Amino acid sequence: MSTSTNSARKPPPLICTVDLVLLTLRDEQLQVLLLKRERDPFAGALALPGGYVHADQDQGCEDAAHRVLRDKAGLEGLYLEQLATFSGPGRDPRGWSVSVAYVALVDAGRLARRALPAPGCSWLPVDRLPALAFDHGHIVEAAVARVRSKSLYSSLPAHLCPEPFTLPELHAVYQAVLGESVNPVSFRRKMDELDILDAVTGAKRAEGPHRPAQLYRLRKEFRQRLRLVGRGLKA
Amino acid sequence: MSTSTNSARKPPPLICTVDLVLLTLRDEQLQVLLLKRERDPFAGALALPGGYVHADQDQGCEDAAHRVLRDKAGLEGLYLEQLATFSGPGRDPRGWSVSVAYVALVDAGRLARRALPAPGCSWLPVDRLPALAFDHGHIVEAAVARVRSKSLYSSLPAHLCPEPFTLPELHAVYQAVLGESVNPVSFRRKMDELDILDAVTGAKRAEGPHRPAQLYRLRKEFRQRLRLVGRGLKA
DNA sequence: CTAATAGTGTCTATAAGACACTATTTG
DNA sequence: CAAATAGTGTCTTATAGACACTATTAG
Repeated sequence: MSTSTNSARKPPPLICTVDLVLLTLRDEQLQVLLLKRERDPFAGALALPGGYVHADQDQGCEDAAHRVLRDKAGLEGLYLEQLATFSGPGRDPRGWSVSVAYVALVDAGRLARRALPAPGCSWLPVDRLPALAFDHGHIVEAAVARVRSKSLYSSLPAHLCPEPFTLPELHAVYQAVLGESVNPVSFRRKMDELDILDAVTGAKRAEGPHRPAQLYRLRKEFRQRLRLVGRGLKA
Repeated sequence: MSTSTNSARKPPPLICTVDLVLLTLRDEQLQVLLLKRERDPFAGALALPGGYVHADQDQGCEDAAHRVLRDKAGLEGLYLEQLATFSGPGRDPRGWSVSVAYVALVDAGRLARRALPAPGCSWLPVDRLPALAFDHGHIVEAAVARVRSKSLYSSLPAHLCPEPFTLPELHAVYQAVLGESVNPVSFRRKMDELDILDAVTGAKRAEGPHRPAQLYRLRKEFRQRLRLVGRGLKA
């Protein structure tokens, strides 16, 4: 195992983790799951759920991310996508670290039905966060930017909407994620173009006295992935 | 340093590297820099330039990527962006590995002026690659998809065009990267909208007997980053 | 003058936004 | 019937593509 160039020398020990930005929509706001840290570094501060990659059991960082979701949030089968990798000597006081960050989405209905809310874990609106542990504030920022940007031209917000849902409900979800109103006609056209919905036979009754809205579910093919279109709702 | 939960146990040793997809445009084709591996694993096969992250000198994986570019390709100050992170037990036979992949762009003129082409390094068209070492074939695929997609709505291809350049030359670069013709009027409008070019006083003479084209350079602000617009040239 | 490419003016096509209209429910 | 929201038809507006036109050079 001799090395002939400096770039082939034994790697120094690195901290390698995954961190999860688990987002949901509550009170018409994007909210992120945060855990209160019990140990140093940053004991007492809020941090993203995360954990070491387990070389003995994970088939990749995405596996580790799913494991963290299961162990720390009790959730499985969520939409998950890699966000970016954050690294450097300063982000974790224990040493040079690499964190592969993922974004996961869960609808509020599923959260309500879930077994354990778990102690020390809390949902906070992404636009009014306190200082977080490590560089997790920046990671959340990047995640929210990604989610908002993709919401303009993809089926992403559907993963935040409890099923079955009506088009007006999904419309409201898009608006809440984007933080601005979306033209209802353009919205319906975009949903048509995306072609991600299955109509459920039977209409949902609205609260007041008026025409009920058709119920839909996400087509199976798009439960774990997005449908993208070339052009979005706005620029 | 005792651990109270399984997720806080000492991390197992991981191989953590950066890999670079360095792209250029030659013969109207996107080409990628590949190095012939001298050592196992995959001795003799072509691989992306890469290297271990050096915790003692790198301020982050991006630093390591710049270092690899400098040491293995003799290039500095290129446009560089993080692509994605690839990981798992199978991609490197030496063990569970994490590779943070970056895309870098260099114009062919700069390559021609560069000191060393270096032995064992070659440029190959991305659309006709042999089997590569590790999962580098997939990494190149992802990089090319990213570059083509971003070329529709950003200044990215300008980094592949030797300066100073004319608009027809830049137009040709966009077309070569996208692999399809681009409406010339739309192209000029998009360049106007991007607002990334400085006209150089003095016109370039074309080969044949005809009106010479205005020369441009990339504005300084956009040498190391992209300008994005809301909507692109096509869907 | 012609030939050739650079660059523009403007019409057409497409897709998003605006807005009015119809549809369906409860009371 | 009125009231309220669901859903559609269609006009307007914005922007990309098509195409013809002018501009500028060499010979």
